[in-house]
Amino acid sequence: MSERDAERSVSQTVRAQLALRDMILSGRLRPGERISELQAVDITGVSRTPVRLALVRLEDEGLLQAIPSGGFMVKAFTERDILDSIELRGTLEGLAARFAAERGVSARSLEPLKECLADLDQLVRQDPISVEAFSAYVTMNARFHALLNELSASAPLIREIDRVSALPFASPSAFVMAQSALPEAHQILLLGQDHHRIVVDAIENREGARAEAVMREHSRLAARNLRLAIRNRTHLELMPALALLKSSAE
Amino acid sequence: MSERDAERSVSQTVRAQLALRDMILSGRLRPGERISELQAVDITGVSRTPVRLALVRLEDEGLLQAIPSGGFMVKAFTERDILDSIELRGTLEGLAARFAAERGVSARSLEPLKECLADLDQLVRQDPISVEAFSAYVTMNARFHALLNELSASAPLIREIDRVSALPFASPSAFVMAQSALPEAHQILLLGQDHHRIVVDAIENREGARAEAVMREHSRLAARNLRLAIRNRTHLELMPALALLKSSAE
DNA sequence: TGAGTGCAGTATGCATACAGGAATTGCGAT
DNA sequence: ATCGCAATTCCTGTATGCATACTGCACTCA
Repeated sequence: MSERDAERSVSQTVRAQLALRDMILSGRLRPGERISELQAVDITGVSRTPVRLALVRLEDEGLLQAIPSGGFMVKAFTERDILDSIELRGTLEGLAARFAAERGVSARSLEPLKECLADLDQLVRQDPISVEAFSAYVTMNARFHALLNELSASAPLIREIDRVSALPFASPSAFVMAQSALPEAHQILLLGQDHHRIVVDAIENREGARAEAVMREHSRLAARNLRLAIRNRTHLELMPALALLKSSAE
Repeated sequence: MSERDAERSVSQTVRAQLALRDMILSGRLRPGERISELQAVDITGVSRTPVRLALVRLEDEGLLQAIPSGGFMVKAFTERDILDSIELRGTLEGLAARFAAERGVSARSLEPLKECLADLDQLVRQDPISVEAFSAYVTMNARFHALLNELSASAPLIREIDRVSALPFASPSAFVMAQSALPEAHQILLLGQDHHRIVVDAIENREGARAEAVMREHSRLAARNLRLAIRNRTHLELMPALALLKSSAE
């Protein structure tokens, strides 16, 4: 009953969007493959109108690409695209950190961020780190980044960061789980956490350039994780986003 | 006849999108105002389905805002939002210039950019500059920025730049025309052109940091123009984008 | 007089029917 | 056997009808 309610509580459009996104990210729809509206209707079980809206939204999200003659296909990404998207996110988060530092934030509004930082500290202090702790880290890490972005107090910037982070391989937590399978795991986590500490410190002391630089560097940890994981061929199933890779080297 | 053909050649959705965008930018639809689908149907003359698609696309473009209970309203921007969007564009264009510089571009692919630079030189050499020349400058300037962005050879980055520049007040040429009415006009144009020259030089010499920094600074000319024009209350009609300002101080 | 409730008008979300067009397939001719 | 043309089939774009949810206003009761 509650399931039926939950099904009814969201619009058909959103439901279709979720279902299609899941199909794409899980690799059941391959990059370059055309998605016909009727096919999408079969998959999602809703009619063409909301399906169409969902397709437009997914295009805009960057998962689909419009075909000139009409319709959509699953977008394919190169490894370079992914690395660029990560650098892009780092640049935007760097800008957010700089805004926060230069414009100044009240001690009051910095409080949640510091709490989050302390929670993360608790998690990374473990050695070895349990899988549950990794999972908790992903959640807390996402929260840290969200709080940080909000400190920029810039709606247009936050909007763009959210947009870029929506790409499954560009989000701050995209490759953290993959990282859990690497031997370097703990060390990388500690480095990332040090970045977190530095950016908070920089914002507090209104060091804009430092805040910006460290967030840029921070994003490059994700790039590092990605390269390591691909090279090691370890636990590719922990990175569903890679289903979108062009000549999928799975 | 050709007009009718032109009308038929584009989809109803696109036509509706253009008509609505025009209404918004011209200020005939005021910020905060709700746009009902039926109203949009009256305005555009197409049926509700394409109108709906157009509204979704405009939301995504940033001109409209979804109302939680359904429907859309015209988005309102603060002066801060506009300045942040300009800084955002500068940051992204800076990243593009850095990519171009660091990764290196062939002499062959740098050629069109240099030609464009020379054309712009021709235009700014005039003193005083005719209105026609200003208009030509806007076109050529847009071309210069587009070519520059392409040199980054990064599809994800170009995508984001295009997206940010789609906001009427964030595009590289947004306030150039307004600038034409300012006494400082010529000087600012010369400064901008010098930035153009420097970025080409930096890319050629693979000076990534310099290329990035100058493009960031370049965008701040737009911010300067905006502030000047608003303060002087001069030719606000040359900046249709300002119709979106929150407490419109017209 | 103010607040709350009920009703009516209206807007949105969804489904489906229809028309125009693109791509593919099959057939025929060279 | 291959190439070209034509026909068919499927797909997208558009319009419209219907149901539901929301909003605003008026009336009533405290």
